[in-house]
Amino acid sequence: MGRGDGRGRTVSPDGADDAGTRILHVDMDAFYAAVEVMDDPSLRGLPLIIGAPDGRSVVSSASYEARRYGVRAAMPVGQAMRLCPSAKIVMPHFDRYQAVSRQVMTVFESITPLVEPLSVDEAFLDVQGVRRLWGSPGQIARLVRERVQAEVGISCSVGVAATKHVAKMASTISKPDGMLIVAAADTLDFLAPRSVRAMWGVGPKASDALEARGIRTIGDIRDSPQDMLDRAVGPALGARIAQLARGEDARAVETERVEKSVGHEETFDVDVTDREFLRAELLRLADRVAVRLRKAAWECATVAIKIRFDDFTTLSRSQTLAEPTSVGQRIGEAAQTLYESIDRRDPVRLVGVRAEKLRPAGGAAFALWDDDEHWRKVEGALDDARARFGSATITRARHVGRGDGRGAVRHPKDHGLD
DNA sequence: TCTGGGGTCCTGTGTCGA
DNA sequence: TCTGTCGACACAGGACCC
Repeated sequence: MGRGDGRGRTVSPDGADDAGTRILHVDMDAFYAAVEVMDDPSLRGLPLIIGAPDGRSVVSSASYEARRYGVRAAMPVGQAMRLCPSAKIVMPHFDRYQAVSRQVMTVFESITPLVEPLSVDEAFLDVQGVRRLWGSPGQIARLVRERVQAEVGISCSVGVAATKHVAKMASTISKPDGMLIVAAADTLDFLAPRSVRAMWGVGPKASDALEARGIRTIGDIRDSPQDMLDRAVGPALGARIAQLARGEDARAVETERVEKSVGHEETFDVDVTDREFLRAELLRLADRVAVRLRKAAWECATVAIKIRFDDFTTLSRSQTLAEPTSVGQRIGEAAQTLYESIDRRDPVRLVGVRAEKLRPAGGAAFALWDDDEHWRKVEGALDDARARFGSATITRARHVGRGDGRGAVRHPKDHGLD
């Protein structure tokens, strides 16, 4: 495993044992701040707060110099400025972060095809199949770090482990600019002393509920009866954390993701009571949602709205449409109808519109399969479909699912072609 | 101190049809 | 015909992640 390096992080020495590992979790260090420094080197070494300086914004990212003052992501910018008055506030440039993220992902994909982006600044890599090409997982982790630094110009931290969960915990501990290898045989010793809060999926509420029962470390979770965990955090999370605490995590690195919803929301500079204005905002947000749906060739079957009042209470309403749609006007009208069902007249600070239950556009009759194995299983059904519709109508939709294995069977009528 | 915006997943409750 | 049960589904709210 690793050792403390005197800077509050834990790093593995050269040649550390990586037996039984295959998963890398790569996490960019203070990514937004690093991109801003790369684009404007005069910012190097300064405490940086990435966020809009207006009244209601929160910190998107902060440089490590600012973090020393207690500045954290998601903190109101005003509070961050009080903690670190010398910090420089930098407006975020999300398009630029996306572009740099693509560069980084390209580096990953040149090393292994099994890359699962988790967000703009982190990804899982499965390197089991490329060991003959690049070496052991520990050697590949070093290669990743060197190449991201050399080819993109920013630093990253890497966790190497047998499972996703442990790899992610390891990269967090190794930050910034470090790497930590947890050999499979060391997994339980690595997990046992760590706080329950360090586990993926355990936030403030769940950790409070666990700690109220004296469960403070991952080792405590392992030693606790399942029914106690279930009572504390519910059966689903209870079962999951029990497995993770035992080092069990069978999740594979998934190279593609299916989006399940698309939404936009907006917090106003000043709370709003004008209902006509709010109706117009819902329509505008619905239009933005619809544009994204059409770009991706999706329709939504359900429309949901979110209203947050001045006291921060938040209501949501949703409605399943008679017909799926990607038309902004239809989504907007549904959003307005949902809004009219809310009687409360208090000032509103946020409205949001979300499209849910997404499906391929034009697909009145379609079927989806998760992977190649299932795809092959339905070959018989496909033959039937070909006989009914003609072979030209049988499509295996691209970008519809994980890998290229999720397909759709449609009739040309559904595309208005018949 | 005063809480963004993009999402996913889980839980509880109510409804409806077999 | 009436009633109870159960599963599926829709909906609302909330926790969590980056």
